[in-house]
Amino acid sequence: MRVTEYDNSARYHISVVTPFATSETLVETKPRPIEVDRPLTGPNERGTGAVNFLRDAIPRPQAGNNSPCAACPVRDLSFCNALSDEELDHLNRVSSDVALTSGQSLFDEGAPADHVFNVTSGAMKVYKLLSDGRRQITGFLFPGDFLGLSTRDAYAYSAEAVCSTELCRFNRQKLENLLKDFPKVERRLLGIANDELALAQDQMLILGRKTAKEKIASFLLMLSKRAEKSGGQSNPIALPITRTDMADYLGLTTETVSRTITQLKTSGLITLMQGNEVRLENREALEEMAEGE
Amino acid sequence: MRVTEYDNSARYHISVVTPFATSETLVETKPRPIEVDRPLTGPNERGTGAVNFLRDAIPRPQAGNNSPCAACPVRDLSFCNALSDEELDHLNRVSSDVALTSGQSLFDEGAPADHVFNVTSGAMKVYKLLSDGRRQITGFLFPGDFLGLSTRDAYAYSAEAVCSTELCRFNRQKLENLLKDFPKVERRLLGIANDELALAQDQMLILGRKTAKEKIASFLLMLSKRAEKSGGQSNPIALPITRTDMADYLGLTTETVSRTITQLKTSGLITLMQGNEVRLENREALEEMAEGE
DNA sequence: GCTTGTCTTTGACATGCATCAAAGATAGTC
DNA sequence: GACTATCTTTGATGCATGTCAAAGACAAGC
Repeated sequence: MRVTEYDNSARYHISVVTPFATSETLVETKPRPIEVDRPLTGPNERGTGAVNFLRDAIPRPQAGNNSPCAACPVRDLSFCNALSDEELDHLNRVSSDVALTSGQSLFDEGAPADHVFNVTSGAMKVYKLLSDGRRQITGFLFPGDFLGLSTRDAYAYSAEAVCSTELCRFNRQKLENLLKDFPKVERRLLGIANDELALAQDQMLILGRKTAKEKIASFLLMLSKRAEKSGGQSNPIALPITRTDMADYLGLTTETVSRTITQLKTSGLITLMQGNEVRLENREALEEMAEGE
Repeated sequence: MRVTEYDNSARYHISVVTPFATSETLVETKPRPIEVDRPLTGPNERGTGAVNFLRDAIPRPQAGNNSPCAACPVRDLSFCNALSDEELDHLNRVSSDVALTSGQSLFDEGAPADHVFNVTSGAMKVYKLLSDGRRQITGFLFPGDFLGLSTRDAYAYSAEAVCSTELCRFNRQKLENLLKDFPKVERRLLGIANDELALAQDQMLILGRKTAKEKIASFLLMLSKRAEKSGGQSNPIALPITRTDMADYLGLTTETVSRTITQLKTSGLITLMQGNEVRLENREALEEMAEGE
């Protein structure tokens, strides 16, 4: 994990935003050096010419300064959008960058919760473990999603990158101090927490009462809706998540996930495509299946 | 459901606080009239002489006025404790009382979310349904717990009384307007939402990855910790919850819940007592069982 | 283009929990 | 105290999903 602290000089914070990493990074299991340091001034060479669908898709107020936050590609998706450009400057002072390769850990359950994070590109998974290794993934996080907030001093779960992922990091103490001056942000965070709570309740229904088929259908639809929400394509959907991770998210085994997906494929509801993409052939039928109708 | 709106005249808001209703109310399935209206002035006759362990157990700043909120028995457990007595007066103006009998519904999933609630006595369950009747209880709520907050305009779940239950009701719109003036409350609500989120994640681990035995052990310990937190006795614990509700909370059937409890009883880990109470005979062993060790 | 490691799929079999059924147990009512 | 309704317990059986095993499929690296 490489971390670059921002000083307060003007520079750009530019990320090549992809909802998921391209397929060749998905099987990456060993750390690979990723350049996250930025030149002190001038445009970032990696950003030039890159297609940034998020920035293209979502209108954003003109950035009034050069702070990395003002140019952040996920600003409109995350809690920071409660702030004006000027106020963002304050936020910027307590933020830094983190880049993770596929499979790399961000923090472990029980570690001191010194930072909170915002996903800017890629995808994260958060999970809890039992002592014998059983794992429950409690959520996948995509660009704009917030991570690490807690009332305790220790993280309540572990977080790991699903693919190459970049995050914006905030010192928790400093951020909390800032919040006192920006109740707008606090209100926004409350909204985010409530949305997450609603998702968690949906997930409980899935885990406790749905069959394998219903679980897989629900999961695919959830990914589709989520991609649409953040400006990506909702069909076909990117599926950078391994069978094992899907299983640990849905309370199943990899074998059952695989068999169930084969069933959906055979019955013509989905098609597995090149590059870990899945096309939903009959969304309505999937919706019905997901709700057990 | 009987509702009494407060006007702003001084009166008392006194509840007989019991963590759970006494056993004779537990099997109550038909509505029974419960007096919730208060006299406009003077002490509430039902409150006189009642033992209120919450008020006894938890120190509270001296109430400076006569608002019902200032005398609320769960004030220190709920979000309202972020406010001074004076500020509570504002809150009081948008609040009213609700009394439910066992099994009575407070609201259904999808209904307009016009109010939020605070449990003052008894216990609630919140749940989601599938179209064929399968049910997932996503949480039990006890005195001091908050209920109904949402970013949507419709409730995301249904809520029903587990036993005779009293709640404090707030008009959502008015409360939200008030929040703008009281960022302290917003911060408190954020903390509450985060705590609930942590609970939801624990529950996902239970639902997705634990065996029936581990689920039951986790549940009993959760009840014990929860009772302790709100000043009740942690052992033996009150268990006003039916096998069916436990099953729908843990993703099991009533039969499996019953068999598993019998197993725990047979192996000497717990004792079922008079009046729906359960004594944990070996908390450490239960903890280990709950964690799958 | 072969090797290697990981991920996915498929098959055979096992089992934890669900389902179906019915007999206690308990509390409320008359 | 008998009647009724609901809740709980127990038994017999079945099935959805887990477990174990091994053969593809795919991508990365040499």
